[in-house]
Amino acid sequence: MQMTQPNLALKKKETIRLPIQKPFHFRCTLWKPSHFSTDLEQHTATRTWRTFRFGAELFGVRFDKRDDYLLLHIFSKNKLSDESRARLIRRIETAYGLSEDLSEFYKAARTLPALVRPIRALKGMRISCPESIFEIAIISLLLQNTTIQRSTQMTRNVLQRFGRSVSFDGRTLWCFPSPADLAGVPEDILRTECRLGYRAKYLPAFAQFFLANDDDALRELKREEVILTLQSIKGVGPYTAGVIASHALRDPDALALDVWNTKLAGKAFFGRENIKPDHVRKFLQRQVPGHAGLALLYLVESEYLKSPMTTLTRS
DNA sequence: ATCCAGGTTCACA
DNA sequence: TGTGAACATGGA
Repeated sequence: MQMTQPNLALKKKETIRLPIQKPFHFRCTLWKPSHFSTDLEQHTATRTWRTFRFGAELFGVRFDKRDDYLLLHIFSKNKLSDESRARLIRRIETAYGLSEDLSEFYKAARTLPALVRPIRALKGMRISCPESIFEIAIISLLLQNTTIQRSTQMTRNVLQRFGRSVSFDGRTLWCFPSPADLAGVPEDILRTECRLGYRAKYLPAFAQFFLANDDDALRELKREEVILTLQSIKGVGPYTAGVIASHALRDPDALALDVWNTKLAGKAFFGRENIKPDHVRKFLQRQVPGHAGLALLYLVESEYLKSPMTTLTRS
């Protein structure tokens, strides 16, 4: 089992410009008002710092807002090989949907009055998921049946115990542990040291699964097949699978309905809170076919923008 | 104290 | 297919 490692200093290696499809809402694409704080990333009004991991390779990236492109400063221990550079760029382009065209969604959403204001406020916002499937699965697991406060606390415990602390560009952030880092960890340690409660028994199985199933290989599979495969993992139900489908795999029609989203959607679309998740799903998939998940995303983020889960840092 | 939180599993109709 | 209890932990 891995012990806590000392902080790793990453050095600036490259500066890259990535093209973006406009309109592009920088702030609410790289930072989501509804996401809880993790110390995997940090944000100001016009910048984002974020860590990425590929196997044993760790990266820190600073994103700067520009009008016509995204400016990246890439930090790592070693010089980037062509392969690792390509992989990192591919991850970033996918994570933030840099080249996605949202015009079809905006057209389809005109049938929903409740979306007029959210779209006006957030035009150009994309789905964001810098996490790997393994990472987002764990984050979803830690959101299950508990308060955000405890999700935040459990995440911090896991990162402090098994993650890797890195410094770059004057920031110190955590890198997520790899499947290998968590695969051999006894359930008991996760209970007593990370305070994961009953979730402790699921996490080692997650790690085993993603140790055997590479992220890229999973993305090759057909969507329904991935979701079905993932749901066979104990601890992955409709919500977690929905998060993976809609965020990590960027299915614009997939929905992850938790009690909060469902309430919000109920109020916005039906004028009352006690609506069944399935009702919301069917309604949105009928109203904005092919874009149900995006519709929910715009509604939810515009609501959280009024009182974000995390505040932007000053500088 | 007692309840229950941004789900999921398992048992039993 | 559908419903309901149990699940760990910690804050209200």
